[in-house]
Amino acid sequence: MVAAPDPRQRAWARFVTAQAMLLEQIEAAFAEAELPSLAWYDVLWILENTEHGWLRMHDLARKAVVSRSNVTRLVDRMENDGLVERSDCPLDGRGTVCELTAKGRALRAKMWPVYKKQIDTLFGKHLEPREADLISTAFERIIDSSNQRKST
Amino acid sequence: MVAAPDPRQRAWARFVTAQAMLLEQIEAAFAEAELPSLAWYDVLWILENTEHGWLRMHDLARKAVVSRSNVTRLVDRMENDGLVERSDCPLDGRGTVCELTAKGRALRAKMWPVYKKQIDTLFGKHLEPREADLISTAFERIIDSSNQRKST
DNA sequence: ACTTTGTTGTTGCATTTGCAACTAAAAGCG
DNA sequence: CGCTTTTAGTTGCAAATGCAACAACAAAGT
Repeated sequence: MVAAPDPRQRAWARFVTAQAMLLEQIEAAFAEAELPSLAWYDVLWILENTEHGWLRMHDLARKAVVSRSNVTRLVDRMENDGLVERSDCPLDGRGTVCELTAKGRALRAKMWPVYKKQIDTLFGKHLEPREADLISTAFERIIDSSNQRKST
Repeated sequence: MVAAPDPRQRAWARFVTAQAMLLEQIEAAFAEAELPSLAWYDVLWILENTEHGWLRMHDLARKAVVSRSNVTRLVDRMENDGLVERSDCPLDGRGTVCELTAKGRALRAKMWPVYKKQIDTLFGKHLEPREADLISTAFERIIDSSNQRKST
């Protein structure tokens, strides 16, 4: 990698590279522990942190930042494993709601220590709390702006 | 998204979400301009910023942070489009070197303004130079540590 | 009411991607 | 030298992913 002249472009380049490298290692750690992929974890975590414990497919797709078709197959596989359950949305005849099962909850709890260990050693370890806060707020601005772009 | 208690874990969560959202929009911008994907850009950029203008497949894979098999097919497709050229490595009978062609160089130049515009509006715009520098150095530490892990 | 427009979720299809197995060649070692 | 082990690149196969098209329903406009 050659250093880009502009500090923001350099930050971008490292942002992308770092994430690719870390995700690779995190996936490897999950596989090593014979656990599902990060995509599954994300879905489980999103559902668990939802007010009513369920979410419509479309909202799940947006929160997980994947395409609708992808979330359909993702939920297909997870439902097949008994981690989530689909049911018709009572308020909207088109809708389908996806709900976490006890088994799904248990799997997420089992995956978290593995995930946490990777986050800590690969990422958190190299950041002062002050830096972590700065990164948090900066990326929050970026995410918010991106979300606004969508509603436009 | 629920705010994680630990600042580093929150930073991680936003790091992942932000990148997924931005990559999605960048890919959309390339597609809109009828240009290849970011993966191709990365390969072109890496080759262009190499001392001799070429790289061995294995090193290309490491720099682009993709699997060896993936880089094989990636280069297959790009070679098919005349953007790169393969040749045997003179120093190592197993090796293959991948070299950028003039056409590949031209394509990268054509893709850059599209990419730059997205980086600026989606990412750089929301960062002070000071913050960009902090992110650069922080992620550099993370990348270096990850690379060391590999050589161990 | 009814026609038009938009939204939701799923599917067919093509593309991308990784893992494991393989071949060929280098490197290490007695 | 021979023999084993490691490394480089490719391939078969399976899994994941996105786009475009579709059906079902909702919402909006007249």
